[in-house]
Amino acid sequence: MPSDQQSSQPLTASEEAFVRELSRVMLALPRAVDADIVREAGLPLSEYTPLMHLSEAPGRAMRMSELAAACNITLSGMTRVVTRLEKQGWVERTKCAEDGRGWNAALTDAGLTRLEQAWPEFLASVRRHLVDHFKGQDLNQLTVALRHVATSENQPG
Amino acid sequence: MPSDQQSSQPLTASEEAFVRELSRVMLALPRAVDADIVREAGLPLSEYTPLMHLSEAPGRAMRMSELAAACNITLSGMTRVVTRLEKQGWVERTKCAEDGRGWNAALTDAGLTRLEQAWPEFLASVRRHLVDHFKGQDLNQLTVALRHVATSENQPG
DNA sequence: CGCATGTACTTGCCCCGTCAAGCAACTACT
DNA sequence: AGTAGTTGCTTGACGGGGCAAGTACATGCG
Repeated sequence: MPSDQQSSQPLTASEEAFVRELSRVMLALPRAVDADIVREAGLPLSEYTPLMHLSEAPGRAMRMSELAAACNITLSGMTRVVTRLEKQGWVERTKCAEDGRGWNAALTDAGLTRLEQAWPEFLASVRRHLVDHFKGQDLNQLTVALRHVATSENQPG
Repeated sequence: MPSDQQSSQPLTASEEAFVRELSRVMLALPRAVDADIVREAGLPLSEYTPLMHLSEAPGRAMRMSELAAACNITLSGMTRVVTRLEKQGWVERTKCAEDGRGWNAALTDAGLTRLEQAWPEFLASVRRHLVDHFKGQDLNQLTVALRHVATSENQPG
């Protein structure tokens, strides 16, 4: 690989267009989906996402740090989200048995109900805004590429 | 198309994986690129982007609302960004000749220089984090899909 | 055992961007 | 021309999330 030489070449027209369109989507899509589920289900994406992950976890509970990682926000951000969720009664904090420093965020029955109410609108919104536009495409191939993107970002360059 | 029936079907496994991986990328990628150019060039993405658009505009100037639209943020958000840029001397506000209510944000020479300093790192970062992972893919097809996503988001549903 | 180092979470401070409201200037209608 | 309504931008209040520092517990090493 002719390393550095190559990274200072401008992007091709196709690459450029791709980058710009993706930038646009990265800003607009979350806002659109968030607006939909806030309007239709009264639950912002920032709260929907952790509820979803919790509902899939064994025992409907996860350590704070796991949950933060799953939702791709920092632990400190997750502290605040869980505080909000706890106030509304969707989640409870329980001390972690194996590690005195750790806490589990556990989904309550009320939280699960709330999630189930919001789920159809979330699904519809994601279909409408995103999935439907990728009909003829090889999603698996795309997903692999995205996975590489997501993992490469951990080591800054 | 069997419309509504379909939108309440759960996603297929491929769709689900795609949505989740994209969500991850949408959060992580901007942070990664931002961190890179802040570290290497001292310019956050939120300021790089408007400078870039201005540099490409005729006369290196754009109306506030155009610039906001180009950067996919609200006009009020752009007011604040431009205020920051102005303080640093990269941009000047000039009254719009044709419309007394309007203002142009104009890139200064210093701003252009600043942008040119940051550009290589931006380019390298975008290549490293994003473009390089899409080597064998049909970017044009992808870009078209993304464009549909971006435009569909304007009409909420 | 006792101290140094490391890890899990929380909190304070701050940046960024949104929304709603306000102001100025343009447009249309009479 | 005068007034009503609209548009372009700014401002105030606010929420979300990041980073760095603080706290509480855990672990390793003398």
